[in-house]
Amino acid sequence: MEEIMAEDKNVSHLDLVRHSMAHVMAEAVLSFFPDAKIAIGPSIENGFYYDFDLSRSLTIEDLDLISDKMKEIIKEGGAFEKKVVSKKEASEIFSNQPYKLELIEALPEVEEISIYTNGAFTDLCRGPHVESASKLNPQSFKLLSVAGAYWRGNENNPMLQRIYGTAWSNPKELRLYLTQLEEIEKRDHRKLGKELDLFSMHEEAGAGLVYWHPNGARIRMEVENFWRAQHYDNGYEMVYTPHVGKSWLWETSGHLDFYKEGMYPKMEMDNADFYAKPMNCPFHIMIYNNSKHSYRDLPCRWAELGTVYRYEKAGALHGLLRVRGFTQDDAHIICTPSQVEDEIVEVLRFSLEMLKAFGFTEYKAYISTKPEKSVGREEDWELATVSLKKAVDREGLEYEIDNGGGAFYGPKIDIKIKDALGREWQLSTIQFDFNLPERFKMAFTDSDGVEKRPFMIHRALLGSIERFFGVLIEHYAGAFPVWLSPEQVRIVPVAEPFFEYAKEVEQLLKKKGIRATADLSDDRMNAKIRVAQTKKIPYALILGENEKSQRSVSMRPRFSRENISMALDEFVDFVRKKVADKETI
RNA sequence: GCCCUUGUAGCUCAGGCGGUAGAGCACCACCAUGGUAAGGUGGGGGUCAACGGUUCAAGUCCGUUCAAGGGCUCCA
Repeated sequence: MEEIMAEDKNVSHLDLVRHSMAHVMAEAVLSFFPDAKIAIGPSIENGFYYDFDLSRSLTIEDLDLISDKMKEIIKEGGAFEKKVVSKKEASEIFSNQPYKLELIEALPEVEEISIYTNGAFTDLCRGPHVESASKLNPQSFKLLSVAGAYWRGNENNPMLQRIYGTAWSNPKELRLYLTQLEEIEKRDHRKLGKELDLFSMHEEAGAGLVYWHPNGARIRMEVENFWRAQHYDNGYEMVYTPHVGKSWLWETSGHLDFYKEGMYPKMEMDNADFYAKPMNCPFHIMIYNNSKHSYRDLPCRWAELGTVYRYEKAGALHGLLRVRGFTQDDAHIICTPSQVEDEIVEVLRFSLEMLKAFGFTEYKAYISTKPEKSVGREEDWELATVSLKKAVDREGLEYEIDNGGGAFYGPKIDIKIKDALGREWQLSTIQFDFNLPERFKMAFTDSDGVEKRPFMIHRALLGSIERFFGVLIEHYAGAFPVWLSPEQVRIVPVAEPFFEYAKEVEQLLKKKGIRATADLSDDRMNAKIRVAQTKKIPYALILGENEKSQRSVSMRPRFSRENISMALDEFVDFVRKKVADKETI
């Protein structure tokens, strides 16, 4: 407990430092741009920012100058002096600062308004700050970037210039953070995607559309095969549905009313309008509604790796993480009210099992409950929400509740995982839908002979295959576990006389289902080993006279300088076990 | 969609004040090559993102478009 307190205290001290840094930065900027209009400058995770309205655009060089000026200000070590003023006084002080005036206007009449002065700079601010600039360390901050940001985050407001900085208690922490940034850059899936020849995007063929290269496709196939096998094992059936549907479908589902801006525009054919699907649900419902259902048939659990297309704003696209065409690992569970609870418990358990198989072991759940505007019966919401909470409790997951944060059609659980760098990613989502069953008039005949509306649960475990792939690449830094590696074994003959043995080993491994390639190029063996290492291939097999005569291999794992000799058969078993166990290496 | 930055060979990049392109890696050829992270020599490859403009002359200056990056916004 004490430790946690100490940590909290540390964090809040850092907040003071960061917030104070923002003030120092504003003072520095004002010294270069006396006419600058200042907006807001809070502390944020890892640092701080301040928004400015300036006469010209800032450049990277400006950041250096501003940074130097900040160091001067810190060295002067002026105190942060607080003063309480009336609203009227505040308005006078900031009479030529329109953004500040807007903030002051918005303050309630009774509240006392505090202003802080440091050196030549006075800011409207709730505080608190460090006592004086001398408490700041000129060596433990760094200005990182300049970006556009709307005043108050509203796109109808003027665009301001935001300077981002990072600040820490001491230079060592700063260095640690900067090193971490470098590590994140090294793992960037866009960079690794190129280096390992996994996927590409093509501006001339459309932004946000992914091309899976043979190496990436190998990984995807493994993921999908595993996914299908797991679903059959867990009581799901697979379905396949079309990629386009007539407007009737989207009018009935309501998508044309409330999701049109997220859809690709219509295609006209035979006097009808067709749309590429942004979601799979209506199609699965078509299958359900194809026949009458008894309560005895339920639950239906229908899964599909369904490829959908959604319009994302150009500026929102980001590598594999936000694209315009992607494949959801989708499924819909259609069940009776009495089955809801068990289904939710089961789907959550299944979800965690799936994530675990890919090396994710830390999860956090986010439950979103009924918003003000919603459809569906009160008791259905209640049952659904209680089921979600019970399931989370049963799994012992840490969770947060976003009261009123659900979609209008039903409550949901989102699961976020932590990757190898401790970053959170949202993957799984489990959502109730009280809207579509109603719109499509879905029904089942209950034991009392009465037709009733079934519950529908929409869920994706990996989210989208593209996004999941991006997260996997970064999680493993491109060094995939053996079962996922596009190439599992690279065979390196010591010299040409051993090419025959190398080919023989390659054939044998392939027959055993191991993805192996013999490197028969005319490079020297040193170069071949290097290539195997840089491609992050799990194992390199060095084959020479010793190995040939004994039918053995000399195995060199990636990122290792040591080699292990073993019989060829032994190596086959070794790799097959790694694959079967889904071991990292 | 908005603000800023960027776009030169498959990849990573160089090309002071305009005078129609370079390096390393990769690729191809030849030579060399027997033990754990790059052997040597030579060669091919670019309408300098696209389109339009200024100019005797544009990779270089201007405009538009597309794409990428950093953010904002949005996110059934």
